[in-house]
Amino acid sequence: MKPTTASAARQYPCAKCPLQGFPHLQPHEKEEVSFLSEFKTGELVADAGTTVLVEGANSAHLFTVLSGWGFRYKTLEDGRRQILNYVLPGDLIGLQGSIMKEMAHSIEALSPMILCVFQRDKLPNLFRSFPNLAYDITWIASREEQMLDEILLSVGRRTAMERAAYLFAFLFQRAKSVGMVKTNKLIIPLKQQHVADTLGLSIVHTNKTLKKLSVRGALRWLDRGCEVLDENVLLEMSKWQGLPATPRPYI
Amino acid sequence: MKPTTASAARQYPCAKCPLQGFPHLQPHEKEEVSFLSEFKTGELVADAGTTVLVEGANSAHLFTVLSGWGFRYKTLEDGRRQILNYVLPGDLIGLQGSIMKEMAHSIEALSPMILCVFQRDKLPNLFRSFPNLAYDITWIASREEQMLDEILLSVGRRTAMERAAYLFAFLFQRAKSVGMVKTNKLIIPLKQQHVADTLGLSIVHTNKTLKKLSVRGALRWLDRGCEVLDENVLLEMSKWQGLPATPRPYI
DNA sequence: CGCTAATTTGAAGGTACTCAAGCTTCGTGG
DNA sequence: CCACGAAGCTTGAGTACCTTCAAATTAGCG
Repeated sequence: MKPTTASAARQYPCAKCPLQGFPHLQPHEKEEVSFLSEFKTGELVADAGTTVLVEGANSAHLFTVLSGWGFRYKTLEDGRRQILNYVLPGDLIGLQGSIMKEMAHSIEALSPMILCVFQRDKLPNLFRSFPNLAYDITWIASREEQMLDEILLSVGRRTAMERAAYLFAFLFQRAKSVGMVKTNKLIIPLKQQHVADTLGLSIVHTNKTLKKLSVRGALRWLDRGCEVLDENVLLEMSKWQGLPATPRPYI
Repeated sequence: MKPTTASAARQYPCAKCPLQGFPHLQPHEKEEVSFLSEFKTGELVADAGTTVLVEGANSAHLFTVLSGWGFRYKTLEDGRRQILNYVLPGDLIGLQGSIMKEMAHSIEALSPMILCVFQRDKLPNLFRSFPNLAYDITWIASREEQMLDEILLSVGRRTAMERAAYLFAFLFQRAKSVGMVKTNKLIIPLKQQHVADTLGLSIVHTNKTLKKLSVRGALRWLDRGCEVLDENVLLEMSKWQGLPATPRPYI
């Protein structure tokens, strides 16, 4: 299923970017906004379940997530899948494909997503003309690495319960930082198979672990999704100190 | 144990950088070399076992590895350790600390290391004056992410045997790309505890897994180190396709 | 030559996996 | 409106993998 491009109708001009104004996201200078307006070539709307970027592809695009949930993953030949990280509004995706020859992972939408599309061949121009934006991109790449480090620590060294608690605490905090948490609760559009493939567990064991979390009141499983109910229980169970509160750049 | 700075005696001027000339590393332009000469503030020699960078520290430095082996790791409060990746000649370390507020992982030397030291506060200047070098840094950050993706896939979804085989195939190929493999064999200065903390396994099970690998002739365990004997057996056992052969930038 | 650190081995137990079947929910079509 | 099928969630049983505990062996280092 190919995603539909909606480049003709540009719902969100950069000056009215829906990402503006979140206290956790750093605002842009005026000149930067006008450059980004040209860097941006359109918008992409992807339905839930759509593969936005495919491993091995030499994609001509670079995206910033404007709304919705997605995930990055890799698979082995025999089909075993590992979810590497999730993507939320404000995240830059496809940088690997733009900088190196090709993507080494795929990205799929968990919910309907709106993406801001950039033309990858203008990236060298960005580096030449806007060193601050180039610095921001490197910042974003470093942040991704930092998240991966913590996820790897989790999968390698935390118990199944700690891992699960960490995952939901992590997603809750990330969602909160971009205004997706309203009444201290959050619904994440996941199947249990996604959770299993994130934690490196079987689906059966994942189910039993999630049940324990819900008994403790940390979350509740819905049809096709998970409602996070108690961030503090999750933080405590995972022995995780939480995300830094510093604002981050976006493109 | 503090590492000793040897900034007075600069063994390796940039024009005679020991990393030059490897077919897997991209050469620099003349102007870049002269800029890097100023960006470089000295050299650091670290003994095996030295902690080069500490989690939580706000290090003023950024390093490129000139020689030796090291590893990046994170720990949980109760001491459980996860090795995230290894660092080899040509690798840039400390970028996270330079770009963001502080380091979220530590780095320790596995063998004696020589590091090229850069002053972090000159980094914005690099972005302003040498966009190509800035692009290279982003390239390097993307490569680190790509390696982490594969390692996470391994820890999350490969069996103990596949994981171990992947690890040694991976380290063998990386070492080969910077001329550390002479006669198709390589000695990696590891303890089994390092292997265990990389694979997310206990030391006992790691030992039994390594024994199976050595029975198959893939490697041999030495005192305080591992000799990799057969890359092809490892590649086959791990179901891994190997690293791309494209040359990469370094700073 | 003895001490310490690292590796090796065996045994017992727990965690997580596979297999298998039942249940719930939702969408579709008769 | 209800029957039906498909997809996802849940549960139980048996097994395999991996862990912990404990002790023996080996390998440097002074």
